[in-house]
Amino acid sequence: MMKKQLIMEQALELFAEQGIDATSVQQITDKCGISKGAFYLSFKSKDELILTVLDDFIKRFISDIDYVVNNREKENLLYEFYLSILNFFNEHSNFAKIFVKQQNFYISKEFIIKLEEYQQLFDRTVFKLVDRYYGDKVEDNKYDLAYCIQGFMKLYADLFFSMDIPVDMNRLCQSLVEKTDLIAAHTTIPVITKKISQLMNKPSCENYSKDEICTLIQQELQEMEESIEKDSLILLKEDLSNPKLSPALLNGLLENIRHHPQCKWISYLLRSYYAFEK
Amino acid sequence: MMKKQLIMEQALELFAEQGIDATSVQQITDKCGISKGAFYLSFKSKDELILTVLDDFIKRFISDIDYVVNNREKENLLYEFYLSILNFFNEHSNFAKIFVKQQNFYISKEFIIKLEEYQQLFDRTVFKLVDRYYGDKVEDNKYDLAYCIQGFMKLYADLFFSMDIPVDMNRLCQSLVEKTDLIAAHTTIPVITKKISQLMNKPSCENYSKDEICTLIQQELQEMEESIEKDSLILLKEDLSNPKLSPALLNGLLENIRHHPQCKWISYLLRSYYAFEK
DNA sequence: TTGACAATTGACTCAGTAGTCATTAGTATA
DNA sequence: TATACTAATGACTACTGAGTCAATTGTCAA
Repeated sequence: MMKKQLIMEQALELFAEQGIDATSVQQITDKCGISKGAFYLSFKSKDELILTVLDDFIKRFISDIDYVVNNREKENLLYEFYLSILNFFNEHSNFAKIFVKQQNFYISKEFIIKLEEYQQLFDRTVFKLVDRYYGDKVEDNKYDLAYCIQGFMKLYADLFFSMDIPVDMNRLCQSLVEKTDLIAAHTTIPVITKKISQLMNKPSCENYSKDEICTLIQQELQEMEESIEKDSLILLKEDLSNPKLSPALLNGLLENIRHHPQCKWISYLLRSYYAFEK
Repeated sequence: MMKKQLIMEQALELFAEQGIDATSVQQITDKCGISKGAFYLSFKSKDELILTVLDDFIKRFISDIDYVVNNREKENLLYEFYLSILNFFNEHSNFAKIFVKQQNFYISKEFIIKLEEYQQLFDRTVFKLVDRYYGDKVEDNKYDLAYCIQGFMKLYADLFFSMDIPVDMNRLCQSLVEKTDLIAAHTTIPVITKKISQLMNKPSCENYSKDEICTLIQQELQEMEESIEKDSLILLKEDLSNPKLSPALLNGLLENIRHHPQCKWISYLLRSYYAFEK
């Protein structure tokens, strides 16, 4: 509902400004113009709020970037990749501030695990990028390259929020592409080898199962209003348990829902699911 | 005294484990096996403790790295630079954990300013490195290169503490040198230009004056025991107000004190002072 | 208009924090 | 041993912030 959204927005702003731990529930409710009690009608605890806000954005982020990596033409793929990331950070700078400097606020064990899982999903996306864009041109240094790409992304994202500096986004992305190309083409001593890469991502996280995705869609449908998106989602759900539609139709349905904030994640999961099935 | 050192060490451990804000004075005193009152005999406040711990390490870090940049042969300079940094992080991994991910703990305005000043001093050291190692080979991309070097340093430092992964330090440094060389030699689109670099470091921080250094030495002398280091420091102080000694003698005295933890910073300040005078 | 129900409030509890200070323990000197 | 002094203690104060819940306000069908 509306109240929940309001709280999330205002909270995010305070989180980015002062840090998560330093922001009290009282401050959030004051900023929203509601009472403390009202807050606990929308969220069970402050922890749940934090988790919901971050989870929400991370899912949107991964979904968006993964879409770009899978669907843009190969020629400009790396450029488009950097551009989408930096645009996302720019548009959601409050989130980015918290996300990029994974600051040390207290978070529960379960959320740490969740974050690690997301990190792994994003790693996969970056690997896909490297495979599509560089193909056979990189081999041994593939893992090191992926690590560097994420490093560049974070390093130059700092420019937006640590300091407010006028950035020419086009030039920035071109520069990142140039740097990445250099490292891809000439690295002879990779640090992150395949072995080390595996060590880093200990618990190999599973793909979501068909049933899990169905459940998620079911939950989502209940909160949605009548729309093209909702109808598309219903069709997608039916086709999951009883496949009939052609790839083209499926793709169209996925396209329909991918801009809907709440559907982004489902769209991402489905795309991963179908890619895996093939 | 001993007690103060004990508190600083135990506190740093807890800070790295749980975060600074999440660590209470009670926890620290419990870990030290002393009472809460005893803590306040050594430090005026928790803030003072935090400040002292971080300040102490940052000074040691900058002093060490700056020494390497100024005194090692040019051939292996970049390699030695990365090696010293990563060794320092490795030896003081608790400090590094806090330092590299500049986490969002509450700190006073004055300390933020202090941190920015230190950042600037370190920037200077990196510029010196670039100048000495690459000389005229880099020009336009000098500032971008320095930014990347610091990025590489932080990115790969993560390997030590985010995850505990066996790292071949020699190979790692060679790899970083290779990457840096690539970017130095072939970058045509620098992001961080001279202009942007200046924007980033708004308040140009001054060198310490002769008098300030004298005062610092005076304070230090009172806490030191009789030793070669103390005698050297006395001689250096006399020579500051009344220069007599030859460069060779001065250099020898500076060498004498540079390994003493408490003198490192003074040694750094004096070296910067003399370099500036020339 | 009434009464039943839902939404909202904010004073309150409770746990945990930084910092204080009267009291005690320990030590060195005469 | 008596005395003077310092070092150390931990119960205490004052305060903050998360979460609760009895009381109040708002809504709407009858």
